[in-house]
Amino acid sequence: MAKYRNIIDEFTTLTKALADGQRVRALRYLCEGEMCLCQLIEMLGLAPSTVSKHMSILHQAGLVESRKEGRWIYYRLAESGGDVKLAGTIRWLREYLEAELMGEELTKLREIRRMKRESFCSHYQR
Amino acid sequence: MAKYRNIIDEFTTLTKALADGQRVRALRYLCEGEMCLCQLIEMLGLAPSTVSKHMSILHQAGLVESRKEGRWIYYRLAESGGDVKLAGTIRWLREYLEAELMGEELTKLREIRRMKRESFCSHYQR
DNA sequence: ACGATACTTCGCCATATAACGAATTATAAG
DNA sequence: CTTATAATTCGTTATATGGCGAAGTATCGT
Repeated sequence: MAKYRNIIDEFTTLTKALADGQRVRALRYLCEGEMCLCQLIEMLGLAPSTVSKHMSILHQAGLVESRKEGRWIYYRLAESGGDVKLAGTIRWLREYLEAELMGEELTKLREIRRMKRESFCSHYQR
Repeated sequence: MAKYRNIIDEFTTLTKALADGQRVRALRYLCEGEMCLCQLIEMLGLAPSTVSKHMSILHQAGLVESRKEGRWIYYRLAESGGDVKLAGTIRWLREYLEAELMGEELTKLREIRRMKRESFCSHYQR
């Protein structure tokens, strides 16, 4: 996570990142484990460029980490030690959201997460 | 706190309320105890109508409570039991912000908080 | 080398939000 | 009753943000 001049800037970088429903949906999915961008695109039902921007905002805020594997970029909730305050934020986030995933949305998430890249990623252009 | 259709709406009502530097400054001041609106106006250096709107947003999100005493409305961080998730949010908020108040800003806050309404409130119109 | 796939960057547009001042309401003081 | 103070509501304006598609970059498969 970047350095900030003061605690307010640092804090509002986090809260602004969390102040959008689509980004929160993405984070809730990531509570279940890492996902590549095209899986998130499918779950969110938004344009690739939009989801990419959302994930970039979450990444800049330090809330998610990513790894590249071939053509795919996998995102996961940030876990890496170091920052105590960030860790507290992620804990709060998980406690708030984790229990409440259900219905069709959960079914779809499981389905998409089960599919490997070979069988899934290829039909997301709309 | 109001009822929400789903957890995402509930959560983003909180995070949107927290996604503004001036509102976070106000909350940080309230970590030190209750304050009336005109004290917050003085600390924030914004127009009365603007601060009133900010406090109304924080109140709607359930983050602050208020009590009326004569002409004054006193705001405080929400403490009232009941909602476990809200309590967790306030705890997270306090842990994040509480330690970091210092310098001129702290001096000014103490000064304003020490003044009673008789001696203070009367010169905030600008 | 070439085309396809995964993702990012950019520019545009629509909507949301923060700020102010003017007008209004409520309470206290003279 | 009239004036002053504390706070709210409303209308306006400037800026921020979320959405998209088009174009660009990177990597893989053939």
